[in-house]
Amino acid sequence: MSDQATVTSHKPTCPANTPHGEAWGALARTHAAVSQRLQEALAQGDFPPLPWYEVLAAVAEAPEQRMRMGDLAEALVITRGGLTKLVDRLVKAGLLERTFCETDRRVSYATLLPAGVTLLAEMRPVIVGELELAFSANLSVEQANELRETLDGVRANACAGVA
Amino acid sequence: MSDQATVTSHKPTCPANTPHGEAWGALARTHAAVSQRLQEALAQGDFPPLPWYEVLAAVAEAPEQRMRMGDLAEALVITRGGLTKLVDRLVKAGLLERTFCETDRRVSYATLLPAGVTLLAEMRPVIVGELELAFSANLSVEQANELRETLDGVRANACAGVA
DNA sequence: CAGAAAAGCTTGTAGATACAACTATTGTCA
DNA sequence: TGACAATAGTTGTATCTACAAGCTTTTCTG
Repeated sequence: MSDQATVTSHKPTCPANTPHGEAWGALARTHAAVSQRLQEALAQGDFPPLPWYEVLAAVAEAPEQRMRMGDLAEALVITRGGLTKLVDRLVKAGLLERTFCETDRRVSYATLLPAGVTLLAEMRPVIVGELELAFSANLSVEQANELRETLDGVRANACAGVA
Repeated sequence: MSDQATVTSHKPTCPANTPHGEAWGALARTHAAVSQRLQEALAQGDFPPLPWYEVLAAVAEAPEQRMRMGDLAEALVITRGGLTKLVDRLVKAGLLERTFCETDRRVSYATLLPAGVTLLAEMRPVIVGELELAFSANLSVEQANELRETLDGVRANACAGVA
């Protein structure tokens, strides 16, 4: 029958009884909910999982459509080891290619292939459409920008604390 | 040596070149960054991983300090199957106990044990402290509340689209 | 009041992620 | 220059999560 995980989540949990704690709770749950929604939409169209899209989107925007592995891991906020294997899969799928640096033979690039460009073009409307559905009902363009700035500030701070 | 993943992330990726897309990107990266920060703080104090805290915190707030498995899964935005195994681990650690419902023998509760209360009390300051560091520099209490409301709106919307 | 459908939870299995250890290249400085 | 440290990636292993199927109990319906 497999009902299982028909994405929902209403009841608020409480990671900490403070305003900032509540904000974090909302952030975590919203991320999970939207993320699931995107993954479902992709699965429905027989598209690869969300992380693949994130890789392709990141690389596509980089100069010459390639990125150093380390920078890519940093951009996606995942570990280097994890990225190696993730890129392995995209390479195996013919979407990416590993290229190397002439001046520093330690670094390797993840480089976008034509098939990757094509797939990205197909996936983007799905993602954008879902995001519009989730966000635009509640947020004007200006509010979205405010939200982005607020979140970026928090993130910068979180990173600073570690570095 | 193990450098690996010294939490950072600056370069913005772009899941979609639209304001809502940018907002989502910021949301995803901020979640990842803060999440990592919390996990590091917990690991540093020899505490269990973040999901354990989330379970304990959720159950601790429920009436009689117990929750139905299904509700708990929904609150944490994870699958029922995943929760079963997560709770298994907490039970094995003596923090939680499975209790059963007299009136409906299908349901089982995750019930907090004294050891769970104690551990939660020890973990909470760590979490709250980290969150204050990450959020309070950028957000007043009012702004935090606004952020929470904004995010809750988006989440409700995302869930609505699925249900 | 049967029999079918739904609800609630668990289990088996596969895939993906993190963590730590390892190799190879580059940079530093005495 | 030569040894030591730092940087960039990869690999091996263990853990965790999702997905799908399964079992039991409850509810619905003719």
